[in-house]
Amino acid sequence: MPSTDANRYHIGVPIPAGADASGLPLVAIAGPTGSGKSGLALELAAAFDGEIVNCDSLQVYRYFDVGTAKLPPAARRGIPHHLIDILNPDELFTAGEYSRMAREAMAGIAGRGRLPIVVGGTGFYLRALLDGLFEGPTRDQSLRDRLAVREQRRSGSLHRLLARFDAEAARKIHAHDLPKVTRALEVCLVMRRPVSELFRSGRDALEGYRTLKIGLSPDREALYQSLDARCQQMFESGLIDEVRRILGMGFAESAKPFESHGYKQTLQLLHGELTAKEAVFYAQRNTRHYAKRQITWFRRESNLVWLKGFGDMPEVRDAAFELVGELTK
RNA sequence: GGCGCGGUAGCCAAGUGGUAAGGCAAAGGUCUGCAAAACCUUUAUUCGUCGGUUCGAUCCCGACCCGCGCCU
Repeated sequence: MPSTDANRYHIGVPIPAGADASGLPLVAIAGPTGSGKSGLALELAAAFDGEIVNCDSLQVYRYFDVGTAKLPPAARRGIPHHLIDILNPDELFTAGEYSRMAREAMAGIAGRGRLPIVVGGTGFYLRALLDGLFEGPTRDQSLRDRLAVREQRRSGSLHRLLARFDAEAARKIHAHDLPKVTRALEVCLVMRRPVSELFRSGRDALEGYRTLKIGLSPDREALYQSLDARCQQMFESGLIDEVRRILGMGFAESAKPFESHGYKQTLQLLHGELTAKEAVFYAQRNTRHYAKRQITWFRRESNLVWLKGFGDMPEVRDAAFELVGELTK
């Protein structure tokens, strides 16, 4: 990487040196929900001949539109959006599958000589895509079912079991964090080797691209206020009807996307477990919690250029254009 | 005016003559195949105010202030 790049500053942040100067340009836009990622991505795509690859774990689902703040097709300005509406609500999806599909989509875009722009708030998916995952087994539902029964009989037994197979993993994963304990155990059992050992053999990182990672960082107070307003707006303009419609299509309330903020509360509202006011209140609160967790996640993201403000602010837009301009020149 | 009840963190709230549970919110953090998930950490030198009793009071006593209710 030319050393000159490392010395340029944008809103006080140095441009990170890319990993592969000879690779194809790739842009990733991260940031908390409601920070203006989609809008900025659209502008960048329009200006730099790009196509968008969704990196949001819920926008992959069909019919979940208003509650996921999905950009309506009419607003996409003819720019191709990939990995949106690719699953039915009752289908399971994982970071591994996301990574494979996103890489495929990006290869297609680059093959057309266009710029792939990955956009979304699911940090785990972004990491799986860019840094890769370890070479582990996929989900084994029947094994997981058996483990769940065991845990139910004796609370804490899974973590103790993990300690026997992989003391290091057991130390790192809190005993109460059942999903992670389960996965670690699943890996140990299926591979007959400790997860920690498998982790050490590395991840299948993305290659062949020089990646520019942009993170949007609006003022916290302003973000929370705008999220509260957006959430309220969702309830007033179609969220409830959307949920009724999805249910009417025959999808069960146990479908994964119904667990997410907004949808969960709408279901409770429909059941009379919450008043309209409470539903909005809890949806807003969970959305704020989510935004906070996203901020925590992306703070750790390596080589990410933070732009202070919302994606629709002129300064942010200009800075992003300059960064992408340099990347693609 | 009298009587009763109550005043504990941003909010809800437990509590005991021996040095302030818990929940929510907030902040910080973790994350290698369900991640809008799951999980972890931190947060009252202080209990309306002022006195008194006591080795020691948030807890007992008195006065006052505030809120609610009832009575006149």
